[in-house]
Amino acid sequence: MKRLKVSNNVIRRLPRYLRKLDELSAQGVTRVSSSELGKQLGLTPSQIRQDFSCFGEFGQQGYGYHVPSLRRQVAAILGMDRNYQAVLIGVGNIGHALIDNFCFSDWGFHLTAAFDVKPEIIGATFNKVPVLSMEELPKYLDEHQVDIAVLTVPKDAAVPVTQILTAHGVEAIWNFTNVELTEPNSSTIVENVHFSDSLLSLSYYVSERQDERAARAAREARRENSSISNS
Amino acid sequence: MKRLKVSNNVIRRLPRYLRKLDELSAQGVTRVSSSELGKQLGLTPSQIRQDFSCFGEFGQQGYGYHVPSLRRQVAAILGMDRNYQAVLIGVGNIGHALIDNFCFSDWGFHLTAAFDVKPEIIGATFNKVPVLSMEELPKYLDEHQVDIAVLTVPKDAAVPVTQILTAHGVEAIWNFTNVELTEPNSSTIVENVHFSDSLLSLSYYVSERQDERAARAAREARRENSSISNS
DNA sequence: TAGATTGTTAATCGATTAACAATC
DNA sequence: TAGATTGTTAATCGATTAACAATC
Repeated sequence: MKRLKVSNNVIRRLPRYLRKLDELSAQGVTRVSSSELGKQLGLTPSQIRQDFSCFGEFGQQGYGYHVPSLRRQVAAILGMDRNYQAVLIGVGNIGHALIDNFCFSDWGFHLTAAFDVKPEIIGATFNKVPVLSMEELPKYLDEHQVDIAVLTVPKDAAVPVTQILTAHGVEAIWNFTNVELTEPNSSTIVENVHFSDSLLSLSYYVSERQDERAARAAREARRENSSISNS
Repeated sequence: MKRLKVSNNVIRRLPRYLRKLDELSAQGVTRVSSSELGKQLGLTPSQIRQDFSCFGEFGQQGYGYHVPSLRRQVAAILGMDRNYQAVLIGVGNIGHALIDNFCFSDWGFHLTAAFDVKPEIIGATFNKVPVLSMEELPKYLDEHQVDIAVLTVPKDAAVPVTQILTAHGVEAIWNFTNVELTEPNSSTIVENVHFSDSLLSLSYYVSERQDERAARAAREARRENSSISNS
């Protein structure tokens, strides 16, 4: 597979393509053109063709794209068929929710174990995932292939746990703590899920709309006023 | 406050600025220059000054920025002092985790109520937030100011619940379902938290590194080989 | 064959970076 | 005052869009 100078923006669009292709599949659609896909995703046909062309030639002139095979290609690009092994650290509310509800296998991942410090849940099994003691973590990492760690520990534990993970060969972290783990000289791949960043963006957009509305109302009030004084 | 043609990229950086400023405050730092801030966030000083200049003049020549007042400005830009009212729909695992652990008030939000269909939790109160019946939702929305809805319902309920919300004046949704709610003609503001998109991006980066490593190994093996045949 | 639609090259647009006068 | 650092204008870079020959 081609894999050259792919921009971050392209990479962030790939999962959206995947989701849309799954949706089309579910509707029984087997064929789609870049212009139809663009319309449904709010992107231009050009952009969609450019994006795919980073990785190869998946379409056919005069026909478009075959939904199932394009889906397979996108899944392969994302690494969904590489059977990555994951562990989860910190079985609090969010950790527990992920174990129970997030279907790792749908995305090509296998969650093999969870770790926590609370004695009352160590030894338990949630959704077929065993909860082990944090003390066993280094040994576990040494003895098993672990490709990514899901980090759902409390704030203060984020950095020390990350040190254990990287010291024992984990190179990728899916970070749910609100702590910025990305260190300048580290080679660890960190993907952040910052709830608060997301909420604050939403807050910005809501505020922007409020302000626009207020500005419009003020303009209209002024116009109203002047038309009264003119009459 | 100025608010002109602000690009999406800028808006997404604002919460990061806020987080870094809070960190500096906690360390007792009261003064910071754009170059120091840039170094710590992996951005250029130019970009940081450009970003802030969208909203006003917050610094001082020869000095830099006063951390507490810049923090206040960024918070105001994000709308954190507008006291937005929120409700949460769907008290499953993720919804419950958010109610218990996500500190809405830290970000200027007030979570006033949660809604669910499960009789066994209706009437309960989690972390001071009452759980009401889904049937009460329309009436509640009519009688209270609700600025945003946190959507943590199962997949199938996402669209019908969204229709109730928009029909009763909710204009912004923080969407935790894996369903694309953004409709072309809708004016609702939707902010998505797509766990799977995030995980798949991570998966891409891990795959990319794997591939690079394999390519390097292959190159070295070839070189090794040729040097043997040359000796 | 004619119509449709791709992959790719060129043109445009927007975002980031650099430079610098203003000034604390 | 001299040094530091801003806010802003201009230059550069990269990403998106448009155009079109190739071809199913």
